[in-house]
Amino acid sequence: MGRRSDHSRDEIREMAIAAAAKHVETEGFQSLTARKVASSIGYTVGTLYHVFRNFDDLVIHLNAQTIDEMAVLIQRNTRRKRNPENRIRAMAEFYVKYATDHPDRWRLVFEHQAPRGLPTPLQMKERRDVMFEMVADNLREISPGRMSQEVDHTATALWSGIHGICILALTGKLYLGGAFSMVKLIDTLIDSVLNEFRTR
Amino acid sequence: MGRRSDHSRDEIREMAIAAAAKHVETEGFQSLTARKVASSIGYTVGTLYHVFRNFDDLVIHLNAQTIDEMAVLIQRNTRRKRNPENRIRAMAEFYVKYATDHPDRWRLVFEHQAPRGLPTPLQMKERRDVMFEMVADNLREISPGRMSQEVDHTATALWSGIHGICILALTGKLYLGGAFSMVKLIDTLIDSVLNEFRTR
DNA sequence: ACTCCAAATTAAACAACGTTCAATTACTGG
DNA sequence: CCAGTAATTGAACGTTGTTTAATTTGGAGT
Repeated sequence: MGRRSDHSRDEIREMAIAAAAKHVETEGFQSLTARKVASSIGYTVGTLYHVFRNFDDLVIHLNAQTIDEMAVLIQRNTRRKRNPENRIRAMAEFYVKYATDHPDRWRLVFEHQAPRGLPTPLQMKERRDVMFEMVADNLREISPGRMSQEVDHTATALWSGIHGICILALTGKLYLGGAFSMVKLIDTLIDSVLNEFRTR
Repeated sequence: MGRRSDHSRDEIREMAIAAAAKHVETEGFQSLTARKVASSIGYTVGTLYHVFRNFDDLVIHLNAQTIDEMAVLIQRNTRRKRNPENRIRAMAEFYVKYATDHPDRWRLVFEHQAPRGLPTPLQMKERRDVMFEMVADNLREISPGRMSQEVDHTATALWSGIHGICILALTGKLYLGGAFSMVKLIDTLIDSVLNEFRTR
């Protein structure tokens, strides 16, 4: 197997994903380009296409890594909490923290459209669902007798709502003036949904 | 003023926006192109740039029209309701209806990024805030004594949450199987937030 | 009616994009 | 040491947004 440099295919993949991540964080995801990624790791576009099927393929791998990083941050900062309600609150807190600390990485996860024909890799859907499952687990701990369907339903509604606040705030489409803040808005949502969940 | 055809600048603008709307609805917003819009109204790209500053400028005008259409639909179907709570429920119902009936028009409103340097026209922010203000008005009617800030806060949290469910569902990033449905998820959110709002 | 000016419209060009592919380079097994 | 295979490149293709010089046109002024 004659390879020209010291980098294996997998190494090049990782280098490319890392370079793409750095570019997205510093320059924004709108200006991410195959040629820029390639040249920033010292290769040519052709090599990138020798290692990824598509440009979308590269983005998908970057997004998978983004979700993993976010999940690690959240899990690290929620494990220590003993109260399931506080765990949900901490989850939301660090979800917002990641989103505001890495706005373009986070937005790319949700605004990238996988090409129509090709199937979305199962990885992505599974990775995204991790968050919903974590919320559901904590809801189950709050009231163990509940039907699984109802728990999943509440978890989905709550987390989607939190996500909505995040995305509107991050894209500047939310009026955040005066006493408003993402954290307070999210607290209101959590208070409301958890109260409803407990008392019904 | 020597003009070559029978179309004034404003007519061309309207024709272009209408053509862009049609393309977005039938082919999706990802494939919208300046040249396609131009040729579908019988002109060349140059003419489009003689009438719009940017391609983004065209998109912004299309988005303004989209929001207006949606606002008309919602207002027409909520006016008759006497109960402010039912009015909010109807608002959400027809927000979802518009979003699912015109998914690409709707997504373009929220996924289009206005260019960094140029200022977002005030129109857009004002138009988007109409929805929040309608919710707030109805909340005020539910409990008239509340402080305006608290009302706006609750309206923002509720409507952002509804928006989050919409966008995750429409982009296929939400598990909607079994007994799940956008309508039920949104009902849960409305129930929760309105209960919290009333009893606090 | 003729001229001429200013506005409208076009065609062509530009750089950059994703993508493909033939040609070239470098390594490794025999 | 040679040959074959894999990695890498460079150039090309079509398309994108955007700009500009060149054309065409209709109406105002005489």
